Amino acid sequence: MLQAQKITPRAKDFSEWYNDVVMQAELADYSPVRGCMVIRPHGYRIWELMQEALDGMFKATGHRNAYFPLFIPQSFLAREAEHVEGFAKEVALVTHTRLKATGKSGAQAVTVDPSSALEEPLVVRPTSETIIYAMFAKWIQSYRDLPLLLNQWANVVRWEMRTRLFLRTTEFLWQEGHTAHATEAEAEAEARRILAIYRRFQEEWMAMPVITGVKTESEKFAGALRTYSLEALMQDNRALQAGTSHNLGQNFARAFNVQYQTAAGGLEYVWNTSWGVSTRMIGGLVMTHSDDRGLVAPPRLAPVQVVIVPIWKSDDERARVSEVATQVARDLAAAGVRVECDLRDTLKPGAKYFEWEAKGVPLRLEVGPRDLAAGQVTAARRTGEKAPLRLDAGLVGAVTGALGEIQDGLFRAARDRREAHSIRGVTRVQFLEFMQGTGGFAYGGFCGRGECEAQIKAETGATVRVLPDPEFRSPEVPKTCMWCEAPSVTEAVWAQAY
RNA sequence: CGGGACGUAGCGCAGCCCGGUAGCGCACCUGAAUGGGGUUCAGGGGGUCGCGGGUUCAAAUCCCGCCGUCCCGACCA
Repeated sequence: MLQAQKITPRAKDFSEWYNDVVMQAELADYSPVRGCMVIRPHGYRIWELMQEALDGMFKATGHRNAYFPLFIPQSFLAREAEHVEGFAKEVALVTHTRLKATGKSGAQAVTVDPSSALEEPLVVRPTSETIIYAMFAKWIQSYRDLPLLLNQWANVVRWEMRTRLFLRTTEFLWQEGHTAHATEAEAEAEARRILAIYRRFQEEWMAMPVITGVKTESEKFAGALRTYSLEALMQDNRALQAGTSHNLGQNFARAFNVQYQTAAGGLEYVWNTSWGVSTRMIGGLVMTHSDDRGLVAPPRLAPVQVVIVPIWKSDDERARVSEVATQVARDLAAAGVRVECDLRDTLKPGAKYFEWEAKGVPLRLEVGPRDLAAGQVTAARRTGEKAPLRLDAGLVGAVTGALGEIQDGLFRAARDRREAHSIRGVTRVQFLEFMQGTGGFAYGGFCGRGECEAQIKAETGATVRVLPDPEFRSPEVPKTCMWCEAPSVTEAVWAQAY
């Protein structure tokens, strides 16, 4: 367990540590509205970089962006039975359109105008399947209109009981892809294609290793045929669902009458997929890499990749050092490096180090009189190492090389940590011991029965994260359920989750 | 909605038991010195002590009511 020391003195456990990192890095803050989050510029920049990378991958696979309304008629949500059951308990409703003055003061100064009640309440979207497939029904007539591959960057609202910055807030930002296909096989391939894109993004950009697989009945998306998920292990050994991709089958097509005419002339329902990742990934990024000094941002998603901190005493030194620092910053920026030159004279260098470390900057270049005399800058990595870099030879290359190494190192460290906290082929006794102890990913045989899942959850708090894809499966899949010892139908990965 | 705790400066808290001028740390402002890992010193600003009522000469403190927040559970990207 991590212990924040200097971040703030009050941090005691992982949750507080996490909160401190988010606040000290200036990623986000609580808003006056309960359960809602303000994303500050530094945090929002990470989201922009995430958007840029993902959006490029979606477009490269033929997807296009569109935008659908925030408000969904209540009746739309009700059309798909499982879907409404899944979301009914956590929606915000718009029921009126006007307030009126009461003549009183303070909070009672206005009240709802009862004459403005809507005939049908509007749901603030918790997800957009219903409104999007209502439109798909208008747009899709023929097999020639398929596949329809859309994505939306949007905010959604889910009225959760308990919230936490980035991980679970009442309103959050995400992307939701929605596609329609002529065949089940195409829809399945699409759901899988997106899962692979998500995995690539999370591993190569976020340096966050994930295991992929399919969700059990009890954990799948409300209204889906099948849900695929990516699961990452945080530093407190709890799992984070980092994204999902659903094969919706024809459930929504039937509910919204999305039909197309085949080449042969018949009328068929389309096959849908939907998939999404959210600002929750920023929380995952924090909980995967950061330490007691604050955020550790993987270089590919770091808002500031390199910070230059000049060091001086006299005005003369200040002039010389600033000139070199500024020139280095210019060279790096020209090479596409996101660089910041901290010329402030209100802070001592040490204070600047702490500030930029808390904000996660992967590489700091210190430029002082001693460095100039030696024709070098001192490069300090956020991950700890310090080394001089020559000013006259290949500085830019050395910096970009270091950023690459940091990116790779973060991924390897996270993967090693995950593997160190995974056990395979567990027995019931080992499982109980594991979950009561440090926790992590427990791989074991699973009979597939919901009763076992429910019992395990009640006794240990652990849930099936995924039935893992072949590349994550143990070499020998256990023959019996680790809990009830009935024949195993598959291997499952259990963990306590966020 | 069930169980527990807490509301005092922007943030974190002490003071409450035992009523008597509202405090500490951080942050903020001014000035000087300092400057290779959170600088130091001096000065300064900032509060209807969650809200309402009661007891009292006197309430942050005691009593009653309300409101709010957080934590644990159920729900969850």
